[in-house]
Amino acid sequence: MTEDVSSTPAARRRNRIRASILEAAEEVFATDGEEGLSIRRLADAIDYSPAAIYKYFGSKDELVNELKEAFFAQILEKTAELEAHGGSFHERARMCVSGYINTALEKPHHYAAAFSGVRTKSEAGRDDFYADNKGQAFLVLFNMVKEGQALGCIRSDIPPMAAAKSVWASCHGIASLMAHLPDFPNHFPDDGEMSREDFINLHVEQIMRGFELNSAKTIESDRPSGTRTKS
Amino acid sequence: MTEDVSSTPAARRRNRIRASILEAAEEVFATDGEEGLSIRRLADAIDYSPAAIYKYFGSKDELVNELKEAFFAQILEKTAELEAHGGSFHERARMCVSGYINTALEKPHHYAAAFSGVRTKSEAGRDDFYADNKGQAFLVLFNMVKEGQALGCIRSDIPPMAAAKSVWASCHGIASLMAHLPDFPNHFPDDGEMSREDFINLHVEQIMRGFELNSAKTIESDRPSGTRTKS
DNA sequence: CAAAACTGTAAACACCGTTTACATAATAAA
DNA sequence: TTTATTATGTAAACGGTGTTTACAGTTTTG
Repeated sequence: MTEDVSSTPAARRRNRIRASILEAAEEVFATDGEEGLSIRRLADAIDYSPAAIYKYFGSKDELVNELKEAFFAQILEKTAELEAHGGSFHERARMCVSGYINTALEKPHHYAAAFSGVRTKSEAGRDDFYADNKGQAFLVLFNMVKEGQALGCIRSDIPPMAAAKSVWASCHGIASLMAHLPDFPNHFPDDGEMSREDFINLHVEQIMRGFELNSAKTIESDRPSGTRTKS
Repeated sequence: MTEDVSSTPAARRRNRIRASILEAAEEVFATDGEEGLSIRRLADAIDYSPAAIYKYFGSKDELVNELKEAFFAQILEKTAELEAHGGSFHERARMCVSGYINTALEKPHHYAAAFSGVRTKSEAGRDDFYADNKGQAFLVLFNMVKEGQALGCIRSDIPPMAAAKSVWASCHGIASLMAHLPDFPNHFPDDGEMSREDFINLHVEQIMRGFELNSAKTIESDRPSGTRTKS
């Protein structure tokens, strides 16, 4: 978006090249994912030697992380935009949640890669989770929950942070499955032939129902209360 | 579990070696994940040459898939066991759902690897999704939903297949996040310090609430009906 | 102008999954 | 039993990966 306005021409040239590397990498990544993107292939695409890339990026991970960050900036932008949109709280909440899912699915390889593998446990408690765009996007959800509770639109007997994380988990679940399986939820003919759009709406509706105000009791009156499931 | 009872001694010896390879691979995989498991390292661990492994497995992917399959056999076994357990429908449903999550989290590397990357779109419509243990485990969930609707314990205005997939997505979401982030939902000191167990229970409760019978209307009476979210 | 900093490269290092050619051992067929 | 066949294991190589090093050329700076 923002054009390149650096102090010295040399710095501008450097930023231009850096951006062109990212651009070429973005294209390969979006098509073939992280394992399809190799430094050599990338170097070949931009007519540089493989070693040259290391003048602009410390490692492949650093380069790929920039791609992921840029992608979550898109998600953040979309969700923040939908949160500020007009309409009732429930309309905005639904839009916000389905917006996260739909934007995530615009680049399946990006989204899948962002949650792949097992992260090493953060050593100090102070991890910079809210520093990146992923954390910021979550905060949009969190604020939505807090607002809904303050307005009295949704139930308030759930800690807002935990509630937001539960919502996030449900959103991530459908996004992750759809990114991983290109034809989910229709990987079988006799499934009922539901479109992705309809299924997302159904899923979002299920999430919203978890926040309905009057806790309608089901037939059986067993609530888990503080009972701990023996592990 | 089942001991090695093959026809000929040579076949038994072969199966024994094959199993020992899988055993060594399982250990490395559980500790360091898929990228930490290399054929050379594996060969070194069992005192064989790297090429020898290809006499027992067609490729690394084939070997790793067996590890994943064995893991989802565990998940299937656990969920099926909990489904058959006593108690009310809601108790069993809760146990079944949280059982999936908890068992998935016993081997984070396995679970994360099973849903990593972007699968190529299945060419023929007839994909063997229900053939593997992953599909079988989903069918447990599906049957649970069908049973609940038949018993009148949960709402019936949702197609059972879609409902089961929504539940699965929510379960997968929390399992995926927890497998990926070893200290989710507590990656920040001021989060409220909720234990994983408590958070799982909260999440499961939210999922269950999506199936409550009397659809309590929220303050605003905007239901999405057939309104399509413009993409 | 000289010195320091930057940009790019070829070659190498240490890995990776996999294949090939070739021995050796075990089994099956004559 | 002897021969033929199959199975098991290996060393070496092929093509690939991310990354580093040593070095040349250029550019900026003091």
